[in-house]
Amino acid sequence: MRWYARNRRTLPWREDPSPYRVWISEIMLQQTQVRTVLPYYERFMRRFPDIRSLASAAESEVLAHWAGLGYYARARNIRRAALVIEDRYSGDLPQTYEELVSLPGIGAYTAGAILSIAFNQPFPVVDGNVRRLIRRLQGMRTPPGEKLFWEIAAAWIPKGRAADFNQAVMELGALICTPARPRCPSCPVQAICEARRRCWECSIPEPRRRQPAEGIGLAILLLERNGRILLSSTPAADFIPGMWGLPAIQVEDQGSAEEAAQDLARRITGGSAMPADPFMIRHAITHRRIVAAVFRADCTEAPGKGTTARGYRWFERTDALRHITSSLYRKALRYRR
DNA sequence: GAGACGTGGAC
DNA sequence: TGTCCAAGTCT
Repeated sequence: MRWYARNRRTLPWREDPSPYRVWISEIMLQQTQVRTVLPYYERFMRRFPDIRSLASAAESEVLAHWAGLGYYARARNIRRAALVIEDRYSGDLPQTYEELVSLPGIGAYTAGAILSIAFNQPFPVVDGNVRRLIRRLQGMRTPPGEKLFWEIAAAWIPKGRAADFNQAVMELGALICTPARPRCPSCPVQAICEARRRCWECSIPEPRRRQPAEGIGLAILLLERNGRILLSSTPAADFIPGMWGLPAIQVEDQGSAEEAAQDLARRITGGSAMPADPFMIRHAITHRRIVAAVFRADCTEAPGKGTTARGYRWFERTDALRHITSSLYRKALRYRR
């Protein structure tokens, strides 16, 4: 709570936490980051400053003020809820859990948020931040059932401090106990954090295990003629970006890079250059480890007229560098000579 | 408890 | 560049 008092962000719904303003902010904040919500919230509040203005507005106009925020059922629901509030609760947000969750768009989280933040009632909130914080503080490597989260969050609430406490926990999750690279050295509760103690802060939640990379063999040609470099516009594989690249071909699993390179060179130049003596480079492109053999050859005697195959062009080195967008080929060029 | 629902930011 | 994730709810 002391940390929160010093580090809380100044937010419009915090400066004036009326039930209506808290309600709208909580709906907008569902699965949406604070920074994204801010401009929408200000604009929405200017147009719909209270429940009555919202209830009497056309759905299309409410949606227009939501355009770009996503999850548009939220906008339709708050308007429907406003209508219910107008004729069932005489225009005031109800103050019991049962009544709140019965309103469209309000679930367990939002009901708890309204009751605690706007009315300071001791109801827990469990969002992504709270789940992460509970799991880390308690050292839970495997996620517990949803029920346990709610029980712990409820047990944590200090008497009479629900409003600030719930926001403090979420603020801590948003600013310090972040999903990736938590800022443990700045954390006010690091001393009582089980994950911190056991160095599990990076394994809770379980790091995304990436699918094993596929190994790929490539033969690349580095053909030069009078200081120019031969580039190809036919990609060697669909995962290599860019329009232009070095001439290259994929080497089959048991195939020989040497043969592949010479086949390719024959097709391009009609046999005037025989590349040999490759050097190897390694490169990674999403889920693929590429091992490439780069074959050099000088085409000092110009290949016969028209023998350079279609889709290939000679470029000055600086032009070539400008046209090549894949760092795989840039890597190959760096080792020239 | 899955799966749909949107969009933008971070890595 | 591909994924994950964000102050969740509803079916």
